[in-house]
Amino acid sequence: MACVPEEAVNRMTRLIGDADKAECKVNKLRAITNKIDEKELDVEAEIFKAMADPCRLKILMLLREGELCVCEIMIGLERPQSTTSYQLSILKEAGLIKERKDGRWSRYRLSEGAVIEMLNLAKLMMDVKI
Amino acid sequence: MACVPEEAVNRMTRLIGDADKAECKVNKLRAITNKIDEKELDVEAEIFKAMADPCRLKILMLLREGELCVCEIMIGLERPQSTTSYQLSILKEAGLIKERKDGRWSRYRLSEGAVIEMLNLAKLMMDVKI
DNA sequence: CTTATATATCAAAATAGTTGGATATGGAAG
DNA sequence: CTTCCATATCCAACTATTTTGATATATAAG
Repeated sequence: MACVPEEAVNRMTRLIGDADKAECKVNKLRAITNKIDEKELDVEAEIFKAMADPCRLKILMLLREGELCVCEIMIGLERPQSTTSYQLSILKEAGLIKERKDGRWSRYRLSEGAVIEMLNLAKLMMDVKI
Repeated sequence: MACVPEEAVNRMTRLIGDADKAECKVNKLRAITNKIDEKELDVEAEIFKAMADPCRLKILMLLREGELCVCEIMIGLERPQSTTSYQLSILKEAGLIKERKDGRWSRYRLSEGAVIEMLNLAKLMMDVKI
């Protein structure tokens, strides 16, 4: 059942008693989500999605050591070339890595900015969890 | 084609010329990935995976305002109850949120720690990208 | 121009994640 | 014990992602 506002107000009224306060609370909750820009949300989700894969995390960790070309990365990953290329394209699309063409090689490096901090935070959270 | 070490060394030799240096470089790359604990990698990927969905990001943003029960979250999200519950279970499993049972209500809040910084970093990266 | 090599792209199969209605569970109130 | 309500779980349809061999593209060298 979709959550139409009327239902929401009824539900909230049962939860907190007073109907006026309930409507106010519903509006407040809706306001929080309504002011969120869906486009920005998608871009943020895309960034997390790109990091949400063990294979791609490995690539990012390899690139912490410096710029590498595809064949070096595939050696580090122990994956076929097509897989490596595909994963790199996801990371690039999300803005996490940058590409530099150099003759027949494509050299990849971490983007400037928050990628490394992100990895560090995840490690922190992982340590808390384990 | 799987990337067996011999192939890797040949490939690397073509890349940098000297066969001994090539083997050394292959070993260095392999060493970086071999010392990565696959289990930790999976946990980190799970954390990013949990954040890699617009609907779940919305939940996290709602919870920045404070503790909420499921029915409040579903009102904010404008999604059915089963969906809301499912998404909350993913976030909880990843350790991003905590649950507190209170009578027939389940109240959820952000975990202490790095969740908010993570959201802030993503926003930063998103801003750079757009 | 031909060949070799590095990388990207394609296509199809396999796998994984999401959604929401239906149903189960469990607490609170009567 | 029965009823009501909040939440969780189940299930099946749907959608998205991943994988990899095969193929295309592009650059460099002969």
